[in-house]
Amino acid sequence: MTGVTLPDMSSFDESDAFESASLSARAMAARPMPYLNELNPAQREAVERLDGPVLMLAGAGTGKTKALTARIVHLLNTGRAKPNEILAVTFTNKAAREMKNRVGGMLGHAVEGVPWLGTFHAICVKLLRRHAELVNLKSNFTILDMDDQNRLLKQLIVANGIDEKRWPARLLSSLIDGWKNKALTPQKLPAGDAGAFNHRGGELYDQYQQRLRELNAVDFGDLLLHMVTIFQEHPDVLAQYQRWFRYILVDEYQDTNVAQYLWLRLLAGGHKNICCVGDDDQSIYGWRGAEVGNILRFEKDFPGAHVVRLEQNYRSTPHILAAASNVIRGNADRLGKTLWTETEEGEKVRLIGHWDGEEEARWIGEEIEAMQSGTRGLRAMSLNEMAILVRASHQMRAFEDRFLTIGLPYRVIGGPRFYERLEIRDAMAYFRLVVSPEDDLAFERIVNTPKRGLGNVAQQKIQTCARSNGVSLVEGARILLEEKGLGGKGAKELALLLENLARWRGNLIGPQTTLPDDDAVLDDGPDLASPVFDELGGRPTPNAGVAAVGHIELAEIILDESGYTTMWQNDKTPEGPGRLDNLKELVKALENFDNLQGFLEHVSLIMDNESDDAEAKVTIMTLHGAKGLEFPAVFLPGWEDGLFPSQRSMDESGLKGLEEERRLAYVGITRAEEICTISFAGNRQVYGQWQSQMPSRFIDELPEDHVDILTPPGLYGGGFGAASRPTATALDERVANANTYNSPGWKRMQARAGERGMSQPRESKSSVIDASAVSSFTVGDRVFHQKFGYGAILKIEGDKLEVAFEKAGTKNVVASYVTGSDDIPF
DNA sequence: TCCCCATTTGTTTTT
DNA sequence: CAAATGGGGA
Repeated sequence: MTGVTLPDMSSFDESDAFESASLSARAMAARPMPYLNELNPAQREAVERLDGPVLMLAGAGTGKTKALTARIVHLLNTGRAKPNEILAVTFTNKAAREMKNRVGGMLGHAVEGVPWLGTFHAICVKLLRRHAELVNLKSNFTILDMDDQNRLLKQLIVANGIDEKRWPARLLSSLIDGWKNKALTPQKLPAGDAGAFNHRGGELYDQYQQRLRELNAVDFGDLLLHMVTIFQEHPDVLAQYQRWFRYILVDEYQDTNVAQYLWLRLLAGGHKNICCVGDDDQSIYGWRGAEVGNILRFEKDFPGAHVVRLEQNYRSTPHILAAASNVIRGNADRLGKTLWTETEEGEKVRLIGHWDGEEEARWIGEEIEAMQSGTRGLRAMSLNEMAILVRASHQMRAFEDRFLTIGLPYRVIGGPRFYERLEIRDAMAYFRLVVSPEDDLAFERIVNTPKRGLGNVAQQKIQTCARSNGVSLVEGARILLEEKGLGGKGAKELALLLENLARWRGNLIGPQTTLPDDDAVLDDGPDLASPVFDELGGRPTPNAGVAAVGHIELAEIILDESGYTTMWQNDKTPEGPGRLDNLKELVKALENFDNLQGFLEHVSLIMDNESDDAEAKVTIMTLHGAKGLEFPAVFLPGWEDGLFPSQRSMDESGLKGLEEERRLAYVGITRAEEICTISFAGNRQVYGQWQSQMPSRFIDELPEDHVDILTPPGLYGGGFGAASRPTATALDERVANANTYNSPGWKRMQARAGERGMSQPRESKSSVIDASAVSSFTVGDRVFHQKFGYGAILKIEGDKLEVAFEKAGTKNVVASYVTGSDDIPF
């Protein structure tokens, strides 16, 4: 069925399949190794100690990526491993991409690349496709995103007669994610956990896993969970991979969760050639199940582990480094590192307070423009060299608004993602359904989009029919039509849809839902490493010539014939045109793939949207998103208690949460190379309400000697008091108490906030009548309503009024929507 | 069945 | 203040 035959895994071990690679590896052994000379002693040690367990403790900016990359190159150059015998795990796809490029660059010649370099998830997909049957899945399983996951859970909750209001699907979904992060299958779930979610958690989890199996689908957590299960229950399979992956490298080890940890430990169990790189101070994914403990106990897990510390920082100025170090020392339980640098003094960290968030955005905008033109007295910087790092994505809007009005080019990373947009998800659902007709979730999503007269009732019928026949919804719909269980417009439209789906499917190229018998889809031929396909899944399709239409045309046809494009063309909301543009972009993105299947897989895993356009732009992103990146100039706005550190984090995880927030602060500061500007605002709009804000307790932890307090005219607030600076010991004490509310800076700010009357409720349209006014209504009052006009109150029930309108008749309205007619202006 | 608008809800962070 | 949801009217 497939044209290309590649060696499968079993032949791999002993085989000649990669003879050519092996030859070139040997040939490489003789090559000079100039990259070694560019490393400092610690880095060099981490690179050259190839065998046995190695833990590289690499502080921020100490060149860990360089070391990691050099290590891969060294493994290849010394002939120690062939490219495909190296397993390298990164945290993000972006990091994987970068490392691939750097390996190529360092080798100085074209290589086929390191095929097993990717995120845990990407690698697990490849593995799981091979062994899907061991966990009762088919190799062409679909990967659900969170939206699908939630909808599925919602269905289950409702089916179990649980009130979805009180027990929302989102909660269950996060519980299940948590369990999966800990590698807990429903069977292994401790009784305490199973009792969560109104005593039904374990049960629902079990049902959910079962349902996923029926749908031949997995969610994100399953990718790892299933592989761990497979490794645990099939020693032969595990042994095969232990032999295959002779060297293992792991980046961002501090962010691995239990499942990932188990996965690694199993794989490295044989040879123990594992090198983990991480920085406990940069562990910021605890909320996602990451266990800092993994890095802390590495030496116990791998006795005789060699620990290398990278402490020379090449990124930031001493001031920036000092600020970061002083903040992070407030955390207990650190492995402890002493970062040092030889770079020049540079600017102190700058701290500034503002009246409100708007002013903060305005000031930063001006500052960016000044820095861009060099009027700051510093070198002129490109916008590409500047970034604004926020705690939560909703903070981005203020900057977008401001930059839009002043025409400052910016790029948002990690905002609302392309593939999460409604129209893209709809389009993708069509594609999914064409690729796998059994994808019930996709079917549900698009049966009635665009409107086909198939509402709740009709859909219910399809569901019932499918269920009673034990088939997919598409098939169920077909049977339903056959049995004439549906009439009218809906029936006709449904028939047309099914017909279309079948026809589109006929035009599909590439491997379809039938299983590839020789694993050609999964294996890694050289092309997997080509730039176009470097993520995964986008493998050139064998026998591509068979089909009449290319997949790009097919996609266009699908969107066209389904009426989906038309639907948006007829849409009169302002978003319409933008949505059509997005659809065009989606089709364009297909160009990088050879078939729809590959594309769908890509999308399900690659959630970072790269937009590397030529124009220089300021980057706006979250602190989490900034990990691993660096910028000459960094702005850190919103350092206010409750926002950063986030109230929720502290409420939910207490001191642990606060410490994670502090690490986030550390990550933020250490992103800066030359200039780091921290700011806070005294007032901020939260949920549309004005709230007065306290400066972040982290501000009190900044070392005064390394901080410049900027005081532009009209500035409100201003950080710590100059005279009453806490000494280092006082600081230690405060930190130990984990309570900075007593610091001088704190009190000072509080006093200022009060005296300036910082919280000033603002009038808003919807509060023309507030709660007190509501009670002032009396039956018989004449009132005015925006839509219905004038009327008289017939009845009052709490805040609900029954009003007889003169033109619109009698309506029930909420009191806040009407005005007493006396209050009406003009 | 669909559309509109009133009402509720939510904001960390993401592979 | 949004976006998402849900109820009522056409």
